[in-house]
Amino acid sequence: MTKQRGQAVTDKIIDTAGRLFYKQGFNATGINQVIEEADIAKASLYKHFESKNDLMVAYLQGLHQSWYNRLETDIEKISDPKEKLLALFDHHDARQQFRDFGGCPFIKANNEAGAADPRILTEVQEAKEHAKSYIKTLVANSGHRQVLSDDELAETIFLMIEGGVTTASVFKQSADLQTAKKLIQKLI
Amino acid sequence: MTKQRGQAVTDKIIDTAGRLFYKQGFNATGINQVIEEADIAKASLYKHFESKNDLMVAYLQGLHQSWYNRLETDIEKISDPKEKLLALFDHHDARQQFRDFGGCPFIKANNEAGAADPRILTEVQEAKEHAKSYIKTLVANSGHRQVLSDDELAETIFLMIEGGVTTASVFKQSADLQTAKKLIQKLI
DNA sequence: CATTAAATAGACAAATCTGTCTATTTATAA
DNA sequence: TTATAAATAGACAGATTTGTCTATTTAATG
Repeated sequence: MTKQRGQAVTDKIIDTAGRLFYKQGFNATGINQVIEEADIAKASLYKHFESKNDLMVAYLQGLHQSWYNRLETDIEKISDPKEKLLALFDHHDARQQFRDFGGCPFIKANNEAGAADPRILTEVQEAKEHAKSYIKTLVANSGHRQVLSDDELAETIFLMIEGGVTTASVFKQSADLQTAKKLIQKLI
Repeated sequence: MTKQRGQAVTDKIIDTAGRLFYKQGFNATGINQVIEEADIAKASLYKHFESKNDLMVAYLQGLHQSWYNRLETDIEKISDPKEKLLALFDHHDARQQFRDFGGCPFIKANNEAGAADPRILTEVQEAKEHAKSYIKTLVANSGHRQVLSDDELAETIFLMIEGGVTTASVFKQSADLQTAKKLIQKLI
C-alpha cells in the first residue's frame, strides 16, 4: 500500500499546522512556515489540502477526536461517579498547563476564523455540543444531592469549565479552575 | 487649540480600527482598510500611532474605559442589591446581542495578539481584574443568603459570565447566559 | 493677512502571503 | 525490471502587508 507514506505526510502536516495555529494563530501562520517545519514540499500540502482553510478544518476535526478520546480515557480511570465530575476540572487544568495557558483551541479557532468559514463554526459547535452531552451523562450517573437538577448542574459545570479555561488564558494560572472545582464540590 | 481636529481624527481611527478588529480579527484587518473606512490619510494614522500594535493597545484602553462606564451606568439603574447581580447577566446578554454574538472583545484580542505583544495581555488582565473586583463589590453589598461565601459567589458569577459569553459566541444565542442567571438566582 | 500645525493623497519599498506549476527524484507494487 | 504513484525542490504570479516619504492642501491662530 502506498497509503502509508501519504498518511504519514498528512499527519505531519496537520500536526505541525495545528501546533502553529494554536500557538501563533491562524492568520499569523503562513503556509511556508508549515511546510518548512513539517519538512514537506509545498506541492504535497496542496495535494492533500485544497486550501489553508481546508487544513484548518481538518485540524479541528482531528482535534475533536483526540480531545474527546483523551478526556474519556482520563475520566474512565476514576471509579466514583461524583469524583468523575470533579476530575473534569483537573483534566482541563492539566491540559491548560500542558498548553501553556493558551486557552481552548476550539474557541481560539472560532474567534479568529469562525466568522470567515462556516465549516469552522460548525466544527466548534459540534465539539462543544459533544462536551455538554458528555457532562450531562456524567451528571446523570453521579447520584448528586439534587441541590440543582441534572440539567442545571450539567450546565453549571459546563459554563464553569468554559469560564475557567478562558480565564486561565488571561491570568496564565489554573487558580480559577481549581476554585470552580471546589464550588462544584459544594453542590454535589 | 488645534487639538480639536487631532482628537476627532484619533477617535475616528480608533473607532474604525476597533470595529474592524472585533468583526474581522486583528491580523485579518489591514491598515489600508482602516484608513479607507475611517476616511483619513495613511500619514495621519502613523502620526498618531507608531504601529498597528500601538493602535490595538489604544483601542483596548479605550474599550476598557467605555466598557466599564457602560456597565456601571447600567447596574446603577437597579436599586435592589440582589437584582444588581442578576442584571449583570442581562447586561452581558444585551451586549452580545448588540455585538452579534462575537464574544468578549478582550478575550478575542488576547487570543489573537496577546502572545505577540505583552501590552495587550496586560490590558486584558487589567480589564478582567476590574470586572472581578466590581462583581466582588456588588456581592459584598448584596445581602445574599451566604450559601456561598462572598468570594465564592463573586468567583462563580465571574466564571459563569465568562463561560456564558464565550458560549454565546459559539452557539450564537444567549440561552446559556440566561440559564446562568437563573442558577445564580437560586444561590442568592 | 501671515504663520504654523495638521491633515491629505498617493507613490513607493521591501517583505510576505496563498496558490500554481514544472521538472525531478523516490519509493512501492506487479 | 518496469510501471505507477507520491513526494520533492523551488521558481513564479499576483495580490497584499506594514510602514515611510514627499508634496500639497486645509484650517486655525496671532
